Amino acid sequence: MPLNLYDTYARQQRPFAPIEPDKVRLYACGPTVYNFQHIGNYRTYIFEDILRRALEYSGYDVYHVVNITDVGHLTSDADTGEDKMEAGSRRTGQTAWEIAEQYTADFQEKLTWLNVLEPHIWCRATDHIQEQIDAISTIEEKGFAYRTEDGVYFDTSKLDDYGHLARLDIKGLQGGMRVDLGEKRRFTDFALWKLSPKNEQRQMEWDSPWGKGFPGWHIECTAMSTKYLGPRFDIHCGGEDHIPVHHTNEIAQAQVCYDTRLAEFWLHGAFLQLEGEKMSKSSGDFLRLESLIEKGYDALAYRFFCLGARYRAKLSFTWESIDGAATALNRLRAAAHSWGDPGTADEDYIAQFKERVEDDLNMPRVLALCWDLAGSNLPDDIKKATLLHFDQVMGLQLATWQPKAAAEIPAEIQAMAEKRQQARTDKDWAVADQMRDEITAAGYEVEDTPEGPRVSPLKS
RNA sequence: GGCGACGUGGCCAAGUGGUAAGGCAGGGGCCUGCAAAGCCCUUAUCCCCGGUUCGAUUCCGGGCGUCGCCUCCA
Repeated sequence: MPLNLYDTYARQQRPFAPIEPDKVRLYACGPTVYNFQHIGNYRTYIFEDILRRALEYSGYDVYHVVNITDVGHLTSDADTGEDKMEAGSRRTGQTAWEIAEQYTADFQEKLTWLNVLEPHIWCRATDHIQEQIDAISTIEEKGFAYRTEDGVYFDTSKLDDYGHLARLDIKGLQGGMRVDLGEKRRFTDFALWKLSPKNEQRQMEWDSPWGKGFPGWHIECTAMSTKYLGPRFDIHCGGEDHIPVHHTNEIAQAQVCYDTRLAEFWLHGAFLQLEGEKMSKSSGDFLRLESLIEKGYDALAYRFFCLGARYRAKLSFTWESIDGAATALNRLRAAAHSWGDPGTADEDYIAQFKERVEDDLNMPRVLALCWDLAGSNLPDDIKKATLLHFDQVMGLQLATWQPKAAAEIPAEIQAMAEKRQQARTDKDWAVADQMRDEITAAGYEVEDTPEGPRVSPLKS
């Protein structure tokens, strides 16, 4: 059975088949690096990682490209907004280039924490200015662009099916328009190249046939994705917020430049809701991965949490739910660890696993299968091998997880634990219980296992 | 105002035209010196009202509610 994926363009789930046999060319929209990413952003990268792993699991040779948007973009196409990179620069005293570098590095580091596989190509918008200028030139030569006082714009009225991806109702959108058109002819028109303000020296600006300035946001993805993957590739994905504007515009540009709709499949990850509401980066108040780590959750617990919902459904983050995910993951880890070395994976479970993955990456049902497997009466070595087989797609690093080593426990705590054990041997329960209270007070817990007492740091 | 999505037990969340996976939390039990861990058992009139149907949580209509997009945004 093939892998079935929900294609936003077709608005339906359909069997995936690559353009070129055995090869999948995948492009995922990366972050704008003017600030830290929040956990909602990472939900999307986790979804894309599951997608990539599922493709590789299905036997495809995946070529994965992710962009880094390091050009400052205005907060509004009407040229009334503030440039994010320049604003960040003013806020921190760093140059726009330093800011981009810092947040890019932070983003990439966090992905490793989440066990997200690194793309084969990272591409920065600022490293591909010429490609973008070339694409804009093509669009202009073909008559789909016009110039205004402040830049070059894409003329969306020239494309009959503009907005098909998002099923845009142009007239309806116009009614609720919240921004000034400026010199744009149509409200859906968007900037291809923005000219630098007349009497202002921008930190990031380049020469172009239209004057000194910088590229519009949408052109970078069209220019870079086609550079690395060709004018028509297999899958393009990103957050669901990209459907109405960013991806719609990428497609418009590709239609003009290459007469393609860029990708065969368009996949979109749904938002993480924070206590019922969307997490907003621009409002400045958002939950970072560090915040979770500081509270004692590990990054993979967040990954596990994300696996609990389908990628196309919004997911509500509550402390109670992340707590549940952390507990569940630890139990799964402990169980897997207790199973010892892997033997041969169970074919029956593998078949069920494949079916669930192929059902548009149904990870909640994969997790359910994990618990079913754990509770089954299969031999431990088979359970272990089967779970590790699942983990090729889940990416929870279950093969390498180890319980906290005793070596990490301070000597004084160890001594207290030994004193307690002596009391237990002497059946002096009062002293034993007192020692445990003291150990607990010191931030550790002691558990009596079949192999003897085990001391570990108290959770959170 | 326009467009769209969603509303499943305390929390998160699958799923289906034939009376609802899983995890977490809660309750009961086994085990334990006591605990913890583990194991077993256990908790839902699927937002409301109509309609279609032999039968709807699942399809249709209406209502209420929540959320998203229409501005940068994963």
